[in-house]
Amino acid sequence: MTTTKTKILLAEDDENLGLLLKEYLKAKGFETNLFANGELAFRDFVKTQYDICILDIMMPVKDGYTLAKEIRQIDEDIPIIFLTAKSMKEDVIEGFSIGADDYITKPFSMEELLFRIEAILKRTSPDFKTPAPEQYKIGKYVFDTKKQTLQTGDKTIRLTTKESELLKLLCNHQNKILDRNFALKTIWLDDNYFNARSMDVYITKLRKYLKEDDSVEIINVHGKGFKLVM
Amino acid sequence: MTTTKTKILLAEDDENLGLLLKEYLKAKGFETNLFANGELAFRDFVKTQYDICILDIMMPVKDGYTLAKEIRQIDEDIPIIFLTAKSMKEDVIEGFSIGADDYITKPFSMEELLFRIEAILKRTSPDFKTPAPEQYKIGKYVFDTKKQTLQTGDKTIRLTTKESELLKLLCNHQNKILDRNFALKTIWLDDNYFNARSMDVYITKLRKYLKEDDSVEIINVHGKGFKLVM
DNA sequence: TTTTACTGTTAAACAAGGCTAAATGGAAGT
DNA sequence: ACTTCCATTTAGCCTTGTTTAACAGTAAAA
Repeated sequence: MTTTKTKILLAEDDENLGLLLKEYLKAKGFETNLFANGELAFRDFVKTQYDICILDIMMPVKDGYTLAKEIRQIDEDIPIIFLTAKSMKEDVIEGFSIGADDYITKPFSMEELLFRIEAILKRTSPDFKTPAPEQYKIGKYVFDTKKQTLQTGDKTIRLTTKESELLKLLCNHQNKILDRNFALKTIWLDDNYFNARSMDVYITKLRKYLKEDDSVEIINVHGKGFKLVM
Repeated sequence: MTTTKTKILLAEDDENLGLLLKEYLKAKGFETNLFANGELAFRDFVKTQYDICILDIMMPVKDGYTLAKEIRQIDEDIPIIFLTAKSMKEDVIEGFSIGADDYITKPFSMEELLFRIEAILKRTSPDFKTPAPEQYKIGKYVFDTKKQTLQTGDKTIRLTTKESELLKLLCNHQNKILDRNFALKTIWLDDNYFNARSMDVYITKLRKYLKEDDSVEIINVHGKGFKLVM
C-alpha cells in the first residue's frame, strides 16, 4: 500500500519553534519541510508538490505575505495557514485577502494547529485520512458505517443506529482508549448513570457480533473506557 | 439562473451581537437565521437546509457543543464554526473534536468572521445547494418529482402524491436524517399518532419500490426519523 | 480484608417501527 | 343514485431498538 504522506511546507524563521513543529507533525504522520525564510521556502515550493503551506508572517529576506502571494500565482488552490505573533485586525484581513484558509496567532498549542490542519484537509483532499471513513475493516469483518452493516463472508448483520455509532467511535479510536464520558456525550449527549449502563449493554452486543474473529476484541480499561484492539 | 443565497444558522444568545452579525452578514449577501439558544436553533435546523452553522458555545437551555453534536448526528458534513469568549486550550480541542471547521474567540472583527466563513465555503462543494431539482437519481432509479414517477430501466412506477412527497423529502435530505415530525408537519400538516402510522405505511411502500437496488436503502433512526442512504 | 465503584450479562419492560389487510372516503363513470 | 376505482387512513399484530432493572463478577481503594 502506498499511502503518500501529506506534505507540508513550513516557513518559520524561529528555529526552535520550526523544529518543534516539524517534529510534532512528523510524529503525527506528516512530512514537513522546514525553511527559515520565504525565499528558501519559495525556491522549494516550485519544485515540490505540497498539500498545505504553513507560513510565518514575519521572516527575514521574504515575509509570509509576499511568499503567499507568490505561491498563489503558481497554485490558486493550495491551502495556506498563516502563523503570526501579532493579531492586528488589518493583518488578519490581509492574510485572508491573499487567500488564506486559516490565520493562527501565537502562542497556540501544537494540538490546535494539528486540528486546524485536519479541518482544512478534510475539506480539501477527498482521499485524506478523514477521521470518519465509510468503511472499516475489523478483522475479517467489514463495517459499513453508512448502511450500518457488519459483514463477514457469508452473513450480513444489520446494526441499529446506536450499535453503529458506538462501533464507529471504537473504530475511530482503534487500539486507543475510547473515553467513556466522551462516547456517552457524543452518542447519548449526556453521561449520566443510566446512559452509562445502556452503553455497557451495547458493548456486550458488539462483543457478541464480533466474537467470530478472535483477533478482534473490545477490552475494558477500568474507569477510563473501552479499547477496540486488533 | 437563480442563485440561492447561502443560508447561515446563527446560534447566539447575546442579542446585540446576534443581530449585529445577522445584519452584517445580510449586507454581505447571506441569509441568516438567528436563534437565542441551542434548543431553538436545533428545532429549526431539522427543517431548514443550511449551508453553514455558526454556534456560540455558552448559551442557555442548550449549549453550543451539545447543539453541534446533535447537528452532527443529523448531518456529518455541514461546516460548523464555534464562537466563544474563552480560549482555553481544552475547549478548542473539544470544539475541533466534535468536527468543527473553525473556532473563533471573542472579540473578533466581523470582517474576520466573514473571511473565515468564505475560507470554509470555498472548500465546501455546493452539491446540495441547488434547490429541489425536478429529477433525482436514486441508485439505478430515476425519480421524477413532477411526473411523480420512479423509473428503472424497463418499468415505470407511478407514485401517488403522498408517496412522491415523502420520497422527495427523503431525497432532499439524502444521507442525512429526515426528522419524523418535520416530515409529518410538512406532508400531513399534523404530527399526530395516526399520521405517524400512516407515514410508516408509506415508508414500507417506498422500500418495496426501491428494493431492486441494494445500494439504496431507507434506514430508520430510532425516535428521530428516516435516512435515505445511497 | 473489606469496601466501594465499575463492569458484564441477561432479561424485562416499553416505546417505536414494520407490515398486511381492511376500512374509509372522495372522484369519476355508468 | 349506484358502482367502481384508488389513494389514503386506520386497525391489528408482530418485531425490533432502547432503556432500565437486577444480579453477579472484578478491579481498585481503603
